[in-house]
Amino acid sequence: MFKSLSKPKKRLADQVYEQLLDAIHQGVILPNDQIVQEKLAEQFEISRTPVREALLRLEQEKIIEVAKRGGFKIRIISERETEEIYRARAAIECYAMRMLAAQSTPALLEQLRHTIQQAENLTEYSVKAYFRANQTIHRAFVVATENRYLLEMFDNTWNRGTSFRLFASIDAEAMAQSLGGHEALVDAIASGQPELAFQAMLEHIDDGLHLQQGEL
Amino acid sequence: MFKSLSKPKKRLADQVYEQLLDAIHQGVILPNDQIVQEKLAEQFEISRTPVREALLRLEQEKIIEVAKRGGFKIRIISERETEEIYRARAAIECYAMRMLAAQSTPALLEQLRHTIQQAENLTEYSVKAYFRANQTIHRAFVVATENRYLLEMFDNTWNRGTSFRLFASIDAEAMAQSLGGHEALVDAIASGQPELAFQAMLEHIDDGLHLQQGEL
DNA sequence: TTTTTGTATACTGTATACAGTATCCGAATT
DNA sequence: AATTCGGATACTGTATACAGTATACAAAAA
Repeated sequence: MFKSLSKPKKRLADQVYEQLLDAIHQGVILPNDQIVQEKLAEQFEISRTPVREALLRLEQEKIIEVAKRGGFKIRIISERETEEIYRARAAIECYAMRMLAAQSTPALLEQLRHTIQQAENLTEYSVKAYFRANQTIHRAFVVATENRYLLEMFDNTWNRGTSFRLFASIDAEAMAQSLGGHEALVDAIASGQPELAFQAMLEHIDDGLHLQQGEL
Repeated sequence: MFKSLSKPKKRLADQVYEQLLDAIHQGVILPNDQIVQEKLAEQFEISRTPVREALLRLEQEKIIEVAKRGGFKIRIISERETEEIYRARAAIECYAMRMLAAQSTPALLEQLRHTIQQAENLTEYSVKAYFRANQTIHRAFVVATENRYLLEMFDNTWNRGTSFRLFASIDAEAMAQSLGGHEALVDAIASGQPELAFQAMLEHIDDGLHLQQGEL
């Protein structure tokens, strides 16, 4: 009869967290920008407390770090670290592939193919758009395992590699080619052979790393 | 000449976090216990703010959750979830095994064997002691990869589901036997065959799951 | 010029205050 | 006896206040 009046009951801190993460991903906040609690609080028109809680979380996730004058700034990821991230990704995503190959069903394959086609249909040709599509597709594999821990690790890992997604100057053609390689992953799952599926994803991820490192 | 006076510069929130996590692992705080900010603040003899920050982090890590009267309580993990945790562990630790097998050196093997022997040499024969030894050993494999992201995922995963409480009902003999199986993992690494190392760890972890589920 | 030193400034971290909301409980009602 | 209802209670979430510390900068000393 009546509309529910109960609020989504979301903490301000969580909303701030999401907005800040987005701002970092979108390049609204840049490395070397000084991130200050009071400044943000003013912009959000709230007190410092929830802002602080959001920043604390971002710091804990190693996305930002304490800066010179006390404030925070975006943490820059070294090349060495980027490689570590890619290995972590491999651990998660390749294992997911194994799981999927071991319990492959036509419905699963269909769904994955659908997601891929949907995501590959870019409306805009930018590095940003490429990353978004790529992430959507890769995430779909992990989602399909129905394992919330794997998914959480996936999200955490992907949220971190932020700096490079903005500055990477990837050749458009190479980008499109890499994006097109995802169907083959589904084929690997369809084979029903875990080790084959594993290897397919491993090579795909390594390709991505090389792509980013400009070692075409 | 003089002793440094600079404090370890640790936030109270972090110290509270550590102590609470420990209390949960040790069974000092039990499920259904009501966890209240003000109560804790009083016990720690600090204000509510840092306590709140620590609780927020524990909640974010899904270790605690909001309880009835507003406070928090330990989150209980379903059997389904336990399995998911074990799959997540497998993803991390089995991949680590692969990496180690691919770059195995005598020094590495030596170090792992040393850690294992050290840890197996229990000073106390309790479930808690077995649990700790087991964790130390498994962690050593991940540490050896020198990948901080893998290690972080390992720690997060273990902090959550693998509270010793879950092992409370496990037969001591079975546990001792499981503890002895770790040398074989090093042998698998020594073989230099990634897939073999992978499989060895996978089976070992699955054994652990069955042990915990009482399906001996 | 370079180095030292004092002081202002920009921040954080912690404490405290306050308002709001879900739960509980006991008395009133059926 | 079961249900409803009002108020007390137990908490949280957010705002504010305050003290402390690292940096920056300008003036003094070398």
